[in-house]
Amino acid sequence: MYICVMYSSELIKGTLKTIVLKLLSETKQMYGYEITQKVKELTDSKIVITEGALYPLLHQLEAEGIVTTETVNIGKRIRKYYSLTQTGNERAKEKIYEFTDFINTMNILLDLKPNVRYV
Amino acid sequence: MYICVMYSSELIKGTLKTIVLKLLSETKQMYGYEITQKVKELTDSKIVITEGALYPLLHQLEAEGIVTTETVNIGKRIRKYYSLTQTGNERAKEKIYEFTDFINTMNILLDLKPNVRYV
DNA sequence: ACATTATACATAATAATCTTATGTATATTT
DNA sequence: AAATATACATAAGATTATTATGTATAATGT
Repeated sequence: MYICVMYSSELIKGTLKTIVLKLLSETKQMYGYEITQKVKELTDSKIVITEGALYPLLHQLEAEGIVTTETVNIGKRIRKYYSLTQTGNERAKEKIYEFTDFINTMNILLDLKPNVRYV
Repeated sequence: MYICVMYSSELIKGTLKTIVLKLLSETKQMYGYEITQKVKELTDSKIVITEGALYPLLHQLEAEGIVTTETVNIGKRIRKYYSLTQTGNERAKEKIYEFTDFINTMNILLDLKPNVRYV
């Protein structure tokens, strides 16, 4: 899923969907490459999404009706924009909430404080 | 790795090693079944470790010199105690620190505040 | 006394998810 | 002109967990 400079890959597995849904819930429309760059930028290259992980996920999300796509021509290149459906918006909220709760549980397990609030 | 009542399994993948190392760094000696019960108790059954995930991991950790074992007879049953080696202790600290840092990165990505401190 | 649940280990088949590699092609920067 | 960045896609292989199965003893409930 990622080439991780900083984190062992095993640690980050399973968070890609949450990350993508979160970004799409903030920025109505994004294309794949843009998502990889945004994550890299926001995490200071600590999390780098690979295409081999991202594109199959995006296709899966589309097949599940969580996102819709719009293909745009940029010069002679194509760009495929993804945006959340209504179902996708709900899914995004659920996923983010779930992750927040998970962090809190892990904080208890690992004695880390304080807990994260869902804002 | 887990039967998760609460979290989607994908989310939790990769945290088992961190959890096990943390528990072992606090409670010098633990046996497999004990670890499963402790995690269940501490997380209110939100994370339930399955044996199919735990035992192979413990064997792997032993093969890597991160833990040593001591088999004890309890009546006619056996109990296999695991404890961290010196290398294991360092590994545990690393893993916990890595996870803390990971949570902070994810908080930035997901706009969750405040960040977790490593204590 | 008998059945069920809990304790306690272990492994193998399958599934899910990610990494790595590969492929194609255009645009921009050095 | 070459190298890097943009932009998509997929397939082989690795990793890690789930589910199922197996063995066996101890304790509890009825």
